[in-house]
Amino acid sequence: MGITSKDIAKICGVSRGTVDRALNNKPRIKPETKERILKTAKELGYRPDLLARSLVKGKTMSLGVVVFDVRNRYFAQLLNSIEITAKKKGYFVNITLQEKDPEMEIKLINSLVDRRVDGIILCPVNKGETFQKFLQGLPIPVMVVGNQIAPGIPFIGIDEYKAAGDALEMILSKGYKRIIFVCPPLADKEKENIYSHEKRLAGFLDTARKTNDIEHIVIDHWHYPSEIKKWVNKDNKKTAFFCSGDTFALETMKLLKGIGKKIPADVGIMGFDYIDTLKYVTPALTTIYNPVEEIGVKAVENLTNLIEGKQINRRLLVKHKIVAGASI
Amino acid sequence: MGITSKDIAKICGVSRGTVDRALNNKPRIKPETKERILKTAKELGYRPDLLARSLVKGKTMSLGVVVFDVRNRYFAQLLNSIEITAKKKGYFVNITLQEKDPEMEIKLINSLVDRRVDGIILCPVNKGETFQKFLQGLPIPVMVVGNQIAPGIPFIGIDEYKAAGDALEMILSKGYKRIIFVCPPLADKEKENIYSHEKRLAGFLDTARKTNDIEHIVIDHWHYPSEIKKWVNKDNKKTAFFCSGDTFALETMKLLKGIGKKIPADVGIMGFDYIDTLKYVTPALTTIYNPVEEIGVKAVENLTNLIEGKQINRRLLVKHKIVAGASI
DNA sequence: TTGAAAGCGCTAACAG
DNA sequence: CTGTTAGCGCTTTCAA
Repeated sequence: MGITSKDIAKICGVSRGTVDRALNNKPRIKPETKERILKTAKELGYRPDLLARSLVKGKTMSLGVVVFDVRNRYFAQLLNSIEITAKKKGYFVNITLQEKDPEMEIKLINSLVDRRVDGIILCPVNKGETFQKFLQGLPIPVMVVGNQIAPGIPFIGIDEYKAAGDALEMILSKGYKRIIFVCPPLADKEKENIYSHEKRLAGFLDTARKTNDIEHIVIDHWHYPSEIKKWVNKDNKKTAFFCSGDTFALETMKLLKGIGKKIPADVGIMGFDYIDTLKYVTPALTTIYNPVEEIGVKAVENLTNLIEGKQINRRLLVKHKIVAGASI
Repeated sequence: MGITSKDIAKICGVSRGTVDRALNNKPRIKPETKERILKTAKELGYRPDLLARSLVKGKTMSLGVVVFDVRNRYFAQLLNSIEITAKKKGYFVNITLQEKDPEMEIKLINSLVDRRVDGIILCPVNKGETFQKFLQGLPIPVMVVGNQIAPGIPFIGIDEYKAAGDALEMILSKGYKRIIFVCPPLADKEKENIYSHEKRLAGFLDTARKTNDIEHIVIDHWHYPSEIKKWVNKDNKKTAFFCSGDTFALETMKLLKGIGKKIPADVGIMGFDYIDTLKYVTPALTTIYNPVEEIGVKAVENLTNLIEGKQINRRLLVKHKIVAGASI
């Protein structure tokens, strides 16, 4: 196809070893020879074949990423942050989408390994011991983001439990007497890894239970709209919906507005994640900032450290914070 | 590192050629030998090194994609569609982000070529003859999406000119007398490829000019919010803002709501693209459906056809349509 | 039906 | 300073 180092060697009348020294700034080469080689390389438009280089080096300088879906705002922001950080460190990023299909996830990871990426960043949909063993058996390091798999596997995320607790306390401080935790992903508990939502639930429940005089309800299925309507029309108790994800909060808001409810006068809504879609929504949603950019940066840093054989903290928590809107 | 075909050959007491025949379903091998080889391969957890295979085959079965930014809804949807289609055809997708930096774009394309992707899907920020020559000089095919570069380069997109004209006609049919075309990207005309916006502008202008009794204005800079305010407070002429992108329309809507205007009673707004953020916005934005999923699918199909040496239509237009909302 | 040898394009090790 | 040789893991070709 293109020009190879062999061609350059022939044209310059030197060996391929010398060409390599010139092209890769290696010592033990006469300046004039080097210059001559670089010149002809440039003239011919030589470009090294990274595939061949990787084969001999045993490193591709690329990272694999496996996420659910790029249409999800959270992942979009995460990927952007990963790309930028990886680029800075000289790594290429290979993004793949598993669409919440556990088998697909395994396939993708295997494909990435076969393509010899140096490490993988994973937002897993799989869980359990088999999957853990699978990951640990891989010949390259894996960095898990969001849904923890097992203590041994390098993980980065926020303290979901505490974040949910903080959120609830904030809601309670506004005088709400009935708090409904809207968490449809709980319905997929059996077949998916929903670690983060489970932790949020636990944080919600533990905080709710130690508070007097409040009613707390959990909605754990995907036909939540009908249930929301039921609760909101039941009586005059001051009610708030705490949604385990901004998307659910936006759906809830849309629904409540649709049936003529004023927010927050009639009913409160709180979200989780602070996705950037919120920018165009009124009233502004009160939510929890999930520092996704920081997570992306740290995920790449940790992963490259692992690749280089360094030790890292196997469970890194980054700080969340409450974003005050006008919906609670 | 891992198990290689050599190891298997040694263990099974055969040559590497035979192992290859077994592993890749090639003929001229005794069934028993084949079975024995496959069995040990499985036991040892053999996985072929795709790098090595690509090196000898001269094909990587992967596609490069270069877009502005994955946080942009339009690209997010496009990428999803590309990933899914490519996967179906057995191709891997390498997504990279250029962040509207022309030099970065060139670098990324070169990197992808060096990594020997078989073809590239490109939403270009560069333009002009030099860039065209650069693309045509690449050793692999390129499929351009959105911003056309030159007639010779394979392109796919909608008929932006006609879409803008259709939109304006629809707006006029509602009795608006002053139409303001909001197109901030025009400000970057010199340094970026904004082909699609220029075509939209042309479609807008040509349609506006052949209509009597209406006033038409173009806003072609990024400090458009202040100008929007000015126009809307000027007099009582029935005014509509036609925004060359839903994001601008959402910003405009936010701004107008912020100063107490009712939409569409006081002022009309129309967007372009039908990004999925619109789902949560009230009133629903009237806009133009840019069939991004279809574009993704066709882009991959065309590119793989080019890779396989087939002929394709070098300028493929897909159909847009007007999405009726409640903002006009 | 199988083996042996060559080669993809590059880097690394050792000799000169 | 430079050349030679070997080899990364795979596929392909030709010969047996």
